[in-house]
Amino acid sequence: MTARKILVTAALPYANGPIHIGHLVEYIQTDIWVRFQKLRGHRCHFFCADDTHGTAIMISAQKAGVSEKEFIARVSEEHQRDFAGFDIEFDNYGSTDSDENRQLCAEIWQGVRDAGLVKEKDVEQLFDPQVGTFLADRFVRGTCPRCQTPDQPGDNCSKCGHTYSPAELIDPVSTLSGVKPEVRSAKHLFIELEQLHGFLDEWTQCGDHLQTEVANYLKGHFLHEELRDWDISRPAPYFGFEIPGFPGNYWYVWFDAPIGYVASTAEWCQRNNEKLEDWWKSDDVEIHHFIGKDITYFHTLFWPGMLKSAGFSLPEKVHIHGFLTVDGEKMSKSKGTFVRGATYLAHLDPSFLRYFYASKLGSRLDDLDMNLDEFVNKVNSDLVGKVVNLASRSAKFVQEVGLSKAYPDDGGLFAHAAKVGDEIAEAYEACDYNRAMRLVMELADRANPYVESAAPWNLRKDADKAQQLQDVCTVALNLFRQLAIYLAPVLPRLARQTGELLNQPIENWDESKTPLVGTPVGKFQHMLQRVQEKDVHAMIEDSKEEAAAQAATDQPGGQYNDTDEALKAEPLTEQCTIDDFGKIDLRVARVVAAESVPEARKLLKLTLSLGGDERRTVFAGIKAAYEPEKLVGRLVVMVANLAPRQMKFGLSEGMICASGPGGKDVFLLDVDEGAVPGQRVH
RNA sequence: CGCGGGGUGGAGCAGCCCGGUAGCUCGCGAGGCUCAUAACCUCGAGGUCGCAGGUUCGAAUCCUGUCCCCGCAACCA
Repeated sequence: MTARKILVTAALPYANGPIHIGHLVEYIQTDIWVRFQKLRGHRCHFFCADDTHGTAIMISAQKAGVSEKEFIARVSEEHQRDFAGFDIEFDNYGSTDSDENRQLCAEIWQGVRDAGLVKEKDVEQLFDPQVGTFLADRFVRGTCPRCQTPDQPGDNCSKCGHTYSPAELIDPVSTLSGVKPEVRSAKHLFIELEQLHGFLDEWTQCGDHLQTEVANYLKGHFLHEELRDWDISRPAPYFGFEIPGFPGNYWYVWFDAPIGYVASTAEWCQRNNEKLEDWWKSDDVEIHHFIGKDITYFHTLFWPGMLKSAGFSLPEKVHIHGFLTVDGEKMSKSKGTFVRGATYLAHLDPSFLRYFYASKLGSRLDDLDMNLDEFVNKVNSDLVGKVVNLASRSAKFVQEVGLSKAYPDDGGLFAHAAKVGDEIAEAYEACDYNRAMRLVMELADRANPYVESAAPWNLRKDADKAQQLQDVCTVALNLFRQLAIYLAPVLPRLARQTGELLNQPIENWDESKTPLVGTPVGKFQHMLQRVQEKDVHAMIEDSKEEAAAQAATDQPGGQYNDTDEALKAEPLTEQCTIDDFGKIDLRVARVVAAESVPEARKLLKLTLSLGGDERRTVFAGIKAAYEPEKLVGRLVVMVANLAPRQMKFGLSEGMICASGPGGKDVFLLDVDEGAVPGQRVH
């Protein structure tokens, strides 16, 4: 096999917050691919960097009370620590705020200008006079100009779907300061992407550069009509690079971000005496980008356009993946499923997440669901129960004698697994990791019965069968080693431990084709600890606390941007007297039982205790918002003197207090600690 | 009619492109083993492949319609 030259990138994480398990889908996916290619003997390098520019970072730095430079330096350190913790190994990790990047931006910019793609236009944009900055779309909210729905984002209406520019919003409000932004006009620079339409048609639709669904998406969304000009300049103040020859204006963050891939490569080249042209302007290099589906547009239209115009190599393939959901839903801070990398590492082994993702990832952009029960289950039974178990049930029998001098007859197991290795390699190459993992586990499922029937634990009882015992363990350990090699891209630690156990480091994929014989065997020690369910729970709880703490520190700025939506939906009622209020007997009550009413769409049947023997049955319309089990034990506020009402499913003897429009958005009233059931609410 | 993906035994998925009476992992039940991190092995139960039509000798697989779920909708992987 001739060694390929492969350059791989993962999307640059924005230096505005910590790495979480959603990000890690991408970095783990990419790292596995890179490790696989390296193991296959190719010249493969993995480059990444922090994406450091833009308004959001300016704002965050201001909030943190430090300079942008200092802010991004801190975040970068944190990011790199997290990545290292998950065994994600970059050949270089840079920053888009580097000199290399500035130079490369200028070079590519020149290329784009020379190609005649740049033009100047006036743009009306909203400006926040209090904060002193122009506002990106997502920092503006207001009333939809078409359907009049209040509190809509700056780019399109979530109610009627109408798209507009922020300046068209009725009563716009800056989400940064809460003030009404001004409309200001400024000159912006645009890239006329339409000039590259023919090229992009060709590039996206032919040659397997993209997954088919992505190619279709681009065709249906953008390429079927004239491509819009791309606004790539931002007026000061902006944290980024000032555009040469256009003082007071900066490249939009999405112009300089992907160039960060090249800049990061440049840093590596300098350290390793390589030429940048050999990696970015050479036909014999394959460039592979791994990204999430949200940034498809930038990487499949703008980026190839920029590269093409400036004479750089085009990507061989852009691999696009879906998002992470946890237990079937979007990651949620309040549910504790928005787990930061660092929080994960405080509780769980990174190998587990790497394996779990690998076992779920395919080559398409489906979302990946992390069901927490499945996570525990799968990792324990596959990795500990099947794979590592092979070593742990055989290694100690041959600690003194090592592996046999010649590889014994194993009924074709090793040869079969060696052959399947080709299929596994194909699956890795195609990013079909779940298939690769399935194949590996099938092999493990063949190996364990072998050990079972050979019963080394019986052989060792008979001194005459010493050779047979050694042979059986030689087979078991070789089958184990094959698996460790196949899993090495996913589980580098396991590969290293296997190398140590058998005194032969794992360095190349093809080592799976030849059995290891005659080497000493080290003392076996556990390679992986099982996942405990309680650790997963602790991680989720920690995440909830972090989210709550974060929310608390976000508040003190005095920037509460509560909307008046709720108030408009349900206007204030007429005044009442204290006597009127006194008629309503609100009490603290404890939920002592809760069950779903199967025939009812919205109802939960709750049994509330007012202390002592006082019990009330209440039917509450909160089925969509609360799980009955989770309500048991908590304190709620109830209307205790409401006339009982006969309902279809039984007698309801009160009401519990909650706010919200209904459906999933129902929020029960809580009482502070110290309250006890039966107390009246005044 | 915005776009895309999906609905297959309790859970997660493969199979669908290239039609021929359904497969994997986990879970569950029974038994076995005791070397191994309550790990391992054997056997078994469990599915009208969302629904309705159509094409065909024959459809999970092709076509049409329909219901439901999820994601995305240019600066959050």
